[in-house]
Amino acid sequence: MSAAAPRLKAIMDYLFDPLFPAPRKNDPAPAAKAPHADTARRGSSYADESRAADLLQGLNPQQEEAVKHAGSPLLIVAGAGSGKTRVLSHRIAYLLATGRSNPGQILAITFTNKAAAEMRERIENLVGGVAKTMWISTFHSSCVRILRREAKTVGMNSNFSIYDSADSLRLITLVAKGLDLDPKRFTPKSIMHKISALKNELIDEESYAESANSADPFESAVAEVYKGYAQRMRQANAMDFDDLIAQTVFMFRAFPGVAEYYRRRFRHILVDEYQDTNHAQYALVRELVGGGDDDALDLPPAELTVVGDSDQSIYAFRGADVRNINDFEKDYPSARTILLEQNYRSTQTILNAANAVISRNPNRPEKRLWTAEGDGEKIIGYVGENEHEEARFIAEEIDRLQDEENLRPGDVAVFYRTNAQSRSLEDVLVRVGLPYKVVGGTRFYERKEIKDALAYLRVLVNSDDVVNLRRILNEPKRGIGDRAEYSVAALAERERISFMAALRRADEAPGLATRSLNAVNGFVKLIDDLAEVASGSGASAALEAVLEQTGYLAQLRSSSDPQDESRVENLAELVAVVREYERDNPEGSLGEFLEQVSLVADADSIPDAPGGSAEEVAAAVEESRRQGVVTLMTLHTAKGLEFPVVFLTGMEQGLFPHQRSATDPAELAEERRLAYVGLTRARQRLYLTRSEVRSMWGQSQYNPASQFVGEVPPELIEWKREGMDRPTWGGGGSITSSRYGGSSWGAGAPMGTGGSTANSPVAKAIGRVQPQKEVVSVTAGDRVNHTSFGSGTVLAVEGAGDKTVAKVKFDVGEKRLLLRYAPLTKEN
DNA sequence: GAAGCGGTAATTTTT
DNA sequence: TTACCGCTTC
Repeated sequence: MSAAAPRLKAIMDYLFDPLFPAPRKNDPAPAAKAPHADTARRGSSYADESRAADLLQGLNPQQEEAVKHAGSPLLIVAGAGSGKTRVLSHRIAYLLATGRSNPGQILAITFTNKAAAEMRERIENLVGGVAKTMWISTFHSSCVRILRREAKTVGMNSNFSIYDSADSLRLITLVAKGLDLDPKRFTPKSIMHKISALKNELIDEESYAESANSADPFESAVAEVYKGYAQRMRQANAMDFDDLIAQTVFMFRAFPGVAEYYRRRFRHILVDEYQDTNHAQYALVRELVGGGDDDALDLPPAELTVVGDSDQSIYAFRGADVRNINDFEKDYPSARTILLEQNYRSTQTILNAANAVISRNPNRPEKRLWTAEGDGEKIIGYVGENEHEEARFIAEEIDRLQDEENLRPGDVAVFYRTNAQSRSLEDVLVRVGLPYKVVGGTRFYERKEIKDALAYLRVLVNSDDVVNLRRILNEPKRGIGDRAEYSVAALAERERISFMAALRRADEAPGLATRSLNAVNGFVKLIDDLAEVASGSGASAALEAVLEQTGYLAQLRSSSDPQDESRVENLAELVAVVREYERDNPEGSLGEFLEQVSLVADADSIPDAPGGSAEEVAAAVEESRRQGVVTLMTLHTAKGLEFPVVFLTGMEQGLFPHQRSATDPAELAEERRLAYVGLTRARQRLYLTRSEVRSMWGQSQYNPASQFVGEVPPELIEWKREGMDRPTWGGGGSITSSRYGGSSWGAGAPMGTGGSTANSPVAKAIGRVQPQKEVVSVTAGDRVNHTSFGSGTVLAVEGAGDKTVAKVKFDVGEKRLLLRYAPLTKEN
């Protein structure tokens, strides 16, 4: 179906091999590569002195040190584009070549499957087939592997289901409902986030119940739900993503013998993207490294190598804790730190801009990227009157680059802060006929029809899996509604049996209508039949049986909704994925297939469905290159990629940095790191664009320049068009952009007086921007009243004008309210 | 039991 | 403006 491995390899080689400073100036062809020492030799026995020496060839002094270092823990601070993957893979090969390790003793951990695949590929090129015996995998799959092996130890069955966050949310909603919690006061989402955060902090449901502040209604609600959720997860024989890590750590702590087994096994542990680790992952690494007092005396700690860049930490909102990397030397006092500052990707101009911006972050270890490749072109700045104008400029510029500079659309990436921004860009690209591809958005495996189909398969493998069982109970519709479902749930509760068992005894369910009973019996029969197919035939047969016998496909086929057409195609795709899996893993079971899918299957299984997972991104990016189409994506998904030409769009205060980071210095710092990530993606040419007026939420919105633009030294930017950016506007009242006009940013903000005649789009927008109805003006500390939340206290006010958002603490919890809309009144 | 309205809210997302 | 969720109505 897809040219799996070769294509992945091509992506990897191209995207991630900036280490050979291949001539770039006159050679924009992306695939150009220097002769590759890596492939020169392979398969020789591990200990080999001349082989070891070869591995140091072509490294810069810092890289060489990082490869050679032995003994104490090692922190490699790898700036953007400084060749960390090369260093890491050479280091591993070097460990083998010098005889300091054998392959089975190596554990290399990454965050994404893509990174793991890439690392494996690189190492295989260096050492050959023995790479297959190493553990090179993500945090999550390493833990799954350990947990499946030790499942009995944690009191689980080794066929446990893995719940993604949508599954978790369903279960949490169920539990919260069961506890009669008001979903308005405490949204299941917020409870889920809190529980996830607790797991990341390794706080289990029992310790939280003890430590939670019982006077705080939210905390006590979470404590209750957490307990119920954990219990239901055990009953369902399921683990969520956070559990995979946390439970492994808990198990190591509770069973020192188990921990010791893995410590003896893994003598070299290497962790990539260390700045993105959360506390649980940090603890997991510590447990694996060992060296604590409890350890067997004959077992010295494993050799630990971590690689990362605190300036590229952009996932704090998901629990990543930069302190893990910043405090590495404190945690491991004998640690050695090596800085990789030489960049093999971008021009010095781009690096200077990135250095200047990131240096504004407080408490940051000093680091300056440099390149031997020269200054290159100036950064180009552009300010559109509105977002269409901005997009039009981008499209024209791409055209021009194609004609005048021999750059293809496939060399170009357009980044934005929020997904919603892609729309106006797409509009224009479609209109001018420039082919493009949006990377990200809804992932293949998160689509409803795919989740439904997989839910059936999960239930066939693990019938205790209530969440998936209840998901498919009435999908497609078969006349088992809420009433019937609750009646069966009640029976399960009363008899203390599983939900599936209760379905089988539905005739005992209290108050179940005959019609519903028939429907339930039909469902049970259906599942039994399908289970038979699943156990007798292979995974693809099971899937096809599911799609046909449930009537799922038939329902979609008979629909007139064009969306359903693509759903059928997606399901066909899924069938193809399963078939391919069976072909590649003749021994593989349905359960194993499901596991691979849970931890997000590899890119090559989904050829033309660009999604959000790393592999899908890589596949989509490669697709874009081949087709020569422009790539559109958020700044977050851009991390780890590089492009000859990069447009950073929507460089507006309130959008980027985002509104919500306005009141919190830590969040602003994270936004700045995001800017740094964006800037350092560009190899040759970088554009910074923004729009003066942007439609948001159906209204036109005036946006001043992003402070990050002002933080780039002005001499690096050549403005093709500057905007008007003045603190106040004559006529329609004041616009509070002055808030941003302060000293925190330099002269970079383009100022000027535009011809704002009454009919210009800007003037029109301004008219709309000033709401007739007066916006309640509040400041932190004010008491306010909300029509549905009651009275509360203003904690903070963010933004300005009609974008003002107040953070208010109500009895029901904290809310963010857009003053323009919120039914708020001030209490006196 | 399923479709249709009205109120509410509105980043980023490796696994 | 759009998207989603819960309640109401058929």
